[in-house]
Amino acid sequence: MAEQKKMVNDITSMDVDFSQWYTDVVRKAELMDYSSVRGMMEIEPYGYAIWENMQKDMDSRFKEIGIENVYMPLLIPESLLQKEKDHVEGFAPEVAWVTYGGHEELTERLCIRPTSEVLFCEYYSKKIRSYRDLPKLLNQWCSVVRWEKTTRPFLRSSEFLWQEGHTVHETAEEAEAFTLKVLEIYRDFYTETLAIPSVTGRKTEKEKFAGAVATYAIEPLMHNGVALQGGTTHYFGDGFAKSFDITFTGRDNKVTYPHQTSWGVTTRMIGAVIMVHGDDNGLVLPPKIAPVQVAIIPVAQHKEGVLEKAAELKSRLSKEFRVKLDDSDNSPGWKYAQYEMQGVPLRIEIGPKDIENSQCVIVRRDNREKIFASLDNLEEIIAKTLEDFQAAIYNKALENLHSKTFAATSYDEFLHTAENKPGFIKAMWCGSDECEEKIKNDTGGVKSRCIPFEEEHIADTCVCCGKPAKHMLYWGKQY
RNA sequence: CGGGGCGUAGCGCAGUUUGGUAGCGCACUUGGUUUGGGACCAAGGGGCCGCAGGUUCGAAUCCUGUCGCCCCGACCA
Repeated sequence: MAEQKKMVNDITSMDVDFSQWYTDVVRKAELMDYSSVRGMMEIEPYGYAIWENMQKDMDSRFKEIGIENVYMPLLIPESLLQKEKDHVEGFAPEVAWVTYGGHEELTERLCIRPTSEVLFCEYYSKKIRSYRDLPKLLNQWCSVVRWEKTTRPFLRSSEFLWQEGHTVHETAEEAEAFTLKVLEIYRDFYTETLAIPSVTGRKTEKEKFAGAVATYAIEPLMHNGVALQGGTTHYFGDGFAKSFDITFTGRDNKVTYPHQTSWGVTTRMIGAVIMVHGDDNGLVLPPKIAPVQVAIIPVAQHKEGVLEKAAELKSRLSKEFRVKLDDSDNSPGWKYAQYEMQGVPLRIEIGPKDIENSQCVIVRRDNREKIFASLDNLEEIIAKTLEDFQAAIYNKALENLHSKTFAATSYDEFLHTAENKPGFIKAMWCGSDECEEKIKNDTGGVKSRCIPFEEEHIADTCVCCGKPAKHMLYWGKQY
């Protein structure tokens, strides 16, 4: 794909400063603003509309497999949080506490949920009696608070929106299978809806969730070669059930501990979309989640009949697509720039000349290709173009993933790649925490991403210590 | 928590070295001309110069203290 001329000067070029580029895009696309609380952001209408589209798609996928939505409280009593030891230790450093109610100091402080495992567990301990009550498949859409030290819009904020699913199953096998089933939903959502390819697999012991037996993750790679943990699913075994006294009478009439899972994706996905698809002119949105799929821009709109025709087009196309007509006083050039920054997939220009010829001009956001389209079968052309668009940005992202994935068989090669080539490194690993720790320290932050489901055998020994290898790992720097 | 930087109009900044009563660009308001890649002209509105104290005839500017934010490192969806 040919390099595009940069049309917008308010956005720092990616190659100059990727971080600044990200911040510029987030702000110029009007996705969020900073609030007066450090690390907490105001999600603006356009940003929230993207989230709503993600939610809608994902929620229907959950419901298809029998998951129901609920809502649990915002606050967790300290005593409840402390019931599972690993879990509380994992989250303690980043929870916020409520200590006063009105003017009264509380007898027990309440934490603002950083995640709701314990609340679901408390609920489940009351509701589950028999194997007939299982499985329980619940999810909630809410926000959680984690007191982060460094924050970035959508990637790491002190409060973020997410969905958290919590399920309870009769057997370990069923629970573990469910964990993978949800991971597959995430993978498919990233691929089909967000047009983002990824690597999926299991996290190492060191990287897994606090309190989990196993954690699985989806790991997309950003344009600059930095990974982002895009979603996780956790298998808990019966550890939480034991801590929270969740039991049921089994088919054999014995009291049994059930097996649990939890899983979540967050508004971080918006950050992923920005950093995978965006370019120097701003955001590029996958058509399936774009709040506006087609922006209609009248040209010479003061002239007789132009606005009327544009409005007619809008009401006609709105039957099939998400359409916005911009009839404001801004110049057409200003509007082009505006909708490019906001990542609107297609814009339609319609002016006196077009009307005369019964046509309009469609311009693609991803490659700026111009299509002169007859008004007769416009719906067809737009539908086809949006489909092509979705596929094109996926392929571009896939190409980026492939071109930034490297293999290393010796430690020197590993260090050299980590230093010089941003991206994933595939390498063998002995299974020890020590080697993970050493690699992280030697490289300034390269961590294990996941053990992929289909491991390649690229060497016999651990890339770090030289002992016999147990697994192939994906490694990389992460946000 | 360590290192660096910054607080002046809604936003981005200049002015601080050498003290003299507040300025630029964008945005905003009104009117007019424009309109196929961020239009132009004219007229306007908007500031306890982060906060507190001090020095001085006089402080955005000098001194002391304080609060906040951003960036880079260790921890995290």
